Amino acid sequence: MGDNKKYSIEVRLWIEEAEGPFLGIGKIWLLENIRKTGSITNAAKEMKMAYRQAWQLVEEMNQRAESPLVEKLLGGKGGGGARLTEAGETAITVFYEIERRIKDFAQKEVQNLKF
Amino acid sequence: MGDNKKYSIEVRLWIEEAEGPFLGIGKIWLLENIRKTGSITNAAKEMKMAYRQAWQLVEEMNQRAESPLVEKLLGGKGGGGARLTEAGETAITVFYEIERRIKDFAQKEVQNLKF
DNA sequence: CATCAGTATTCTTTTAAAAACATACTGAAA
DNA sequence: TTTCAGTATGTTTTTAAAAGAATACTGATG
Repeated sequence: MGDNKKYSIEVRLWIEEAEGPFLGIGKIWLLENIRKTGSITNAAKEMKMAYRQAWQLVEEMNQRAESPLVEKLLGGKGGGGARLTEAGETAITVFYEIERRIKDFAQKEVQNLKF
Repeated sequence: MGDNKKYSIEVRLWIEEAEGPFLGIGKIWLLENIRKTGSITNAAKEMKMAYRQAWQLVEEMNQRAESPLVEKLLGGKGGGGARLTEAGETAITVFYEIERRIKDFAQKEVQNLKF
């Protein structure tokens, strides 16, 4: 291993909480799509994922976060929808910030080790 | 998110190659167990994994690495066995080295961001 | 007070991954 | 030339996860 073939390092990170994995890139994408589309239904469509699963992820995030990341609006004109709370916005920002730093570092390290 | 609850960052990394994920912690453990036990069969038992799967992982590693990571010995006294090549040893060393650096960095970053 | 689109929830079906099972093959050594 | 433990490989079964289907609930608005 080491000379001809091209290898790179991939890094995956997530925020862990007492009960296990709490927030990774998948949920972050979901949050972003909820922000973009205004509803869980449309976010799920966007991501080609079942509404059911998207809803469950939101449910889990909201229950395990200190305060909900997504605010859900029930009934009314247009049936309702969902939007990010301040905590939800913060989660996205913080996650990407950490991810960027760690991935940047990882790239540098790999060059050093000429892998 | 952010004050009372305890969150930590978890990092998973692997070496990527043209055809996709090539070497992660799972295969590294397998290599270590092959070294320790002298055979794929016993390494698999150690890890409570099926021989078949362990064998397939070895096969894949050997084919995708520039040179094989595991040398397999067929037949003979004791039926044969398997042992690491120099490349296999190097793979373990390099992997853990990179992992250590990145995880150390990740921990520091998280403290900075007081997450 | 009927409509409507999205949320909420249960139940069933599909699918893919892992495990389990079965059976040859190998070759040094007794 | 039989034994033996490990490698090699195909087939079947289990299992868990994802997807899909079906149905009730919500409440602003006309």
